Amino acid sequence: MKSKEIKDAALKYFTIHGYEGASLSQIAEEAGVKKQSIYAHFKGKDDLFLQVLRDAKETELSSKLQYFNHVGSQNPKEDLYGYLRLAIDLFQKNEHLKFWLRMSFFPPAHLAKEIEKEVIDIIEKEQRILESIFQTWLDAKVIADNLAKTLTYAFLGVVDSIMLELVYGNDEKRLKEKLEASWTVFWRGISLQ
Amino acid sequence: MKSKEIKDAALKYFTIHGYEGASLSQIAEEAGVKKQSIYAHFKGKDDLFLQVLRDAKETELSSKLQYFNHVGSQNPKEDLYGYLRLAIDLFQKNEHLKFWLRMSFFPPAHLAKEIEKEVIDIIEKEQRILESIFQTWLDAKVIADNLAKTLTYAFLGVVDSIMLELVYGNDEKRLKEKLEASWTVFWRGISLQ
DNA sequence: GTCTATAGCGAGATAGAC
DNA sequence: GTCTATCTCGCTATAGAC
Repeated sequence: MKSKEIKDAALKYFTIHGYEGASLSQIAEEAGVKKQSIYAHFKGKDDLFLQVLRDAKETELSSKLQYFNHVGSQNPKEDLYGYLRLAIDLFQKNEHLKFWLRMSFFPPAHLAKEIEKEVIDIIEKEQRILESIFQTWLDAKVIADNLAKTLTYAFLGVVDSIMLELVYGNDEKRLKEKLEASWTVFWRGISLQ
Repeated sequence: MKSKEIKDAALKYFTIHGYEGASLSQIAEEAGVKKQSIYAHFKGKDDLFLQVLRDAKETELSSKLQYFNHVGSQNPKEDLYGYLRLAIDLFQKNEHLKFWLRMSFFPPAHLAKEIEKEVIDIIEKEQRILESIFQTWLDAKVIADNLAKTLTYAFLGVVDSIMLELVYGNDEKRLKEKLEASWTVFWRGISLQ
């Protein structure tokens, strides 16, 4: 059963070279099979790609859901900061998140519609979790009295900026400094005075 | 002289499909020439790509430099917010910025080193401008007394998050809301209390 | 399910007439 | 500088033996 090896290799090369730039022969070689054997497991390149995409989505989503189920939302500051660290961890530990980001931003044109559906689904789920968390804190007057949506968007902006720095990915020191800077200003910006 | 038409078409297809996904025959058709004619103007696909890259860099850099030469740095709040609006404008008016972002994040592997040099150059220039502006304001005690670098990184984080929302690019309303949220929290976070 | 063999296509690139 | 014609290569995908 070489199915997992093929998907792992596909994830790697789709991430590095994009859909069009990755070839089935590269993927097969990395997986230790002949390229024609791929067709015993997948209908074709599109099918392989979409299965890898769904795995990546599943991995990302479950990691994030697990995080918020685990933390008790008792310490807002620590929990939110921990979420940023989690995102950095996920990115650096396995390739799923980098693959996911690449395909979210620049999907292969002929699969754009299908990919967009998955992307919107995950974005909405993340947003809803954060909104409910911010709402809880608003009710408890822990942070500045404002709309949960504004806080969510501002925080998602911090998440995005960290993601982007990870994608650039050539400077650990700069990543750390940008994280600290964004986080410091964000927390100051939402705190009660 | 079809050179400009070829570069315009190349910019378009490199942006939509990436380096590997864009074909010279598509580009030639869009430019109104046969694909073999491209070789009268460019040594090959790499050469065409790198010339388009340098044009895009030039366009982006000069727009941003011009902005900060134009505004007098008398009104920090308005000037910084204007910079965010400028980035949105640049992105929506022409394709250079989207092309630039795609190639910054996910360069074709065999040209990654050359592209990275250009990317770092532009990032450092933008950063230096912002740092000097924040320093001027720090000296004038207009904003919270802190290091110019922290403020610059936090602001660049806001810029990045807006860029990323533009790249996703399917929701004008969401873009506006994220801009307002990030900007509101950022400004509150750096203001004197 | 994995292999060998091969089809069919489109890619980037070159040669040479005009 | 633009064209027609052509080369070579690597790609996705299929057929059929084991």
